[in-house]
Amino acid sequence: MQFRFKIVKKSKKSWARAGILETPHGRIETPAFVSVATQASVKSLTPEDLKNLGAEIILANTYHLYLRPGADVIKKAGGLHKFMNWPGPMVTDSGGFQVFSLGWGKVHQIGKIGWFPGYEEVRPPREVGPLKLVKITDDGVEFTSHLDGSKHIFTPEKSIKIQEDLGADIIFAFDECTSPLADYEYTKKSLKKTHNWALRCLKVKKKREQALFGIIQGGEYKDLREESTKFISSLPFDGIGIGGSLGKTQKDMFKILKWITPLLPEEKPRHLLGIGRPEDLENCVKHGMDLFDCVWPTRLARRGTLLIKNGRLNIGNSRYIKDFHAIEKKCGCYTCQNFTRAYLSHLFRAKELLYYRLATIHNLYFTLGLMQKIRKDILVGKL
RNA sequence: GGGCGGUUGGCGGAGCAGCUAACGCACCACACUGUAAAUGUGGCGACCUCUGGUCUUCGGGGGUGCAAGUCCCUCACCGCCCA
Repeated sequence: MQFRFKIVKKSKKSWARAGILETPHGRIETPAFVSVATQASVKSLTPEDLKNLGAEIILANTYHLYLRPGADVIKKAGGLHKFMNWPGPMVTDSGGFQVFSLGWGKVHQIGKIGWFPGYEEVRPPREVGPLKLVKITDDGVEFTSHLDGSKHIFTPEKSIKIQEDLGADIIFAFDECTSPLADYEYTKKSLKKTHNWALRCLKVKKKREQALFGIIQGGEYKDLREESTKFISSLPFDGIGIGGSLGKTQKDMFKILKWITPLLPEEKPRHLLGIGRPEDLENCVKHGMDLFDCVWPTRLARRGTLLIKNGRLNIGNSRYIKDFHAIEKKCGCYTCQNFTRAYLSHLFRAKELLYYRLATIHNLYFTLGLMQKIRKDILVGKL
C-alpha cells in the first residue's frame, strides 16, 4: 500500500474533515491521535496494549533513537516496525522539536505553548544565544547529547537519512521549533532557515515508500505564518505539519490556525504537531486539522493526572485513598473495568510499575475515544 | 553497681555557642501540549489583622553566658562494655 490521503467527508459547519490515510503499514481514519513513542515505546505499554486501545498510529523520535540505540542498530533490526514489533503506521519526528526543547525551552523552562507571568520581557537574542545543549547555525544544529554530553551535528540531510534508516511511514522535515518567547526578528530569521531546510529535506529524500511532511513555522506572527503556509504548501510534500509556537494560550492557538487553514491545500493531510489536550482536540479539528500527536495523555498519566469527562483527577490526592469507584464510571477501558481509584492511588503512592501502565491505558483510551467521537460527529454532520 | 556513647520536627539525619535547625524520606497541593521528564515547583511547629507579622521548639529540670540544640549540673530513657 502506498501513501494516500482521501477525504471522506467535509463539514459544512467548519473546516473539519474526516478522511482515510493509507500507508505501507496500514490505513488510519482521520482525524486521528498519534500516540507518542519517543524512544520506540509508548511508555509502559506493549504494542498489544496499543492495539487493544484502538491506537492506529504512533510517533517515535529521530533524535532519541539516533542517540540510543543508534539508527544503525534499528536499520540492522529491519527498521523501527520490526525493532519494536509495531506492525502499524508510524511517524518519526525529525529532531526539530529538540532544537527547541533542549535549547530555548530548557533555558527558559518553558513549553511550546506555555507562558508564565514575568516572562514578557525575556526574549531570546537575535543571534545564537547562550543555549546549553544546542547550537543553531544556518547549516544545521549541533546538539550536546542530554545523555552523555557528546556532540552531534544534525542537518536536514542527516535527519532525513536517519529517518530513512528508521523507516517510519511518515517522516518530518527538519525544522526549528520556535519558542513562545521568540520575538519577531528571531522568528523571521528562524523561518528562513526552516524553509531552506525544507528544500534540502525534499532534495535528499530518496525512499518512495515514506511520506515526507513539511513543517509550517512562523510563531505567533501573522505575516510569517501566512508566508510559511504558502511556502510549505507550494512544495511537493506529502502532508503538512503545523509546528512551532502556537502562542501563549489556547486562544492564541486558534487565532493562529485561523490564519493558516484557509491557505492550506485541501488534499494534503495536516498534522498539528504536539497538540493533544482533550480540551484542544475538537476545536483544532474544526480548524481543519487531521492528525495530532501529544505526550499529554501519557505524561500526565504517569504523573498522577487522570483524564475524566469533566476535567482531570489527580490520583495522588489524599481523597482517593479510600475511593472504591472506578476512575470514571462509564469508561470502557481495561483499567476502569477492573480497578478502583483506591487501588490506583495505592499503586501511585507506592510507585508500583503497574500504576504507570494502568494510568496510561486510561488516559490514552480517553483521548483515542474522544477522537473517535469527533470523527463520528463529522461523519453525521454534527461537527 | 561502674565506665563510655547517645536522645534534634511523622521517620532518618546535619548542626556542637551567635543570623532562617541543613538535607533526605514520608505527607499536602499545584504544574505539565512534535518526552531532557515514573519529572518539576511550592508547602510541611502554632497562631494572627496572612505579599507580612507574633510566638514556640532540639528527652525533663536547673545553671553559666550579652547570647545555649550546642557548655556545666542533675534526672529519665536507649545502646555498648566491665563487674
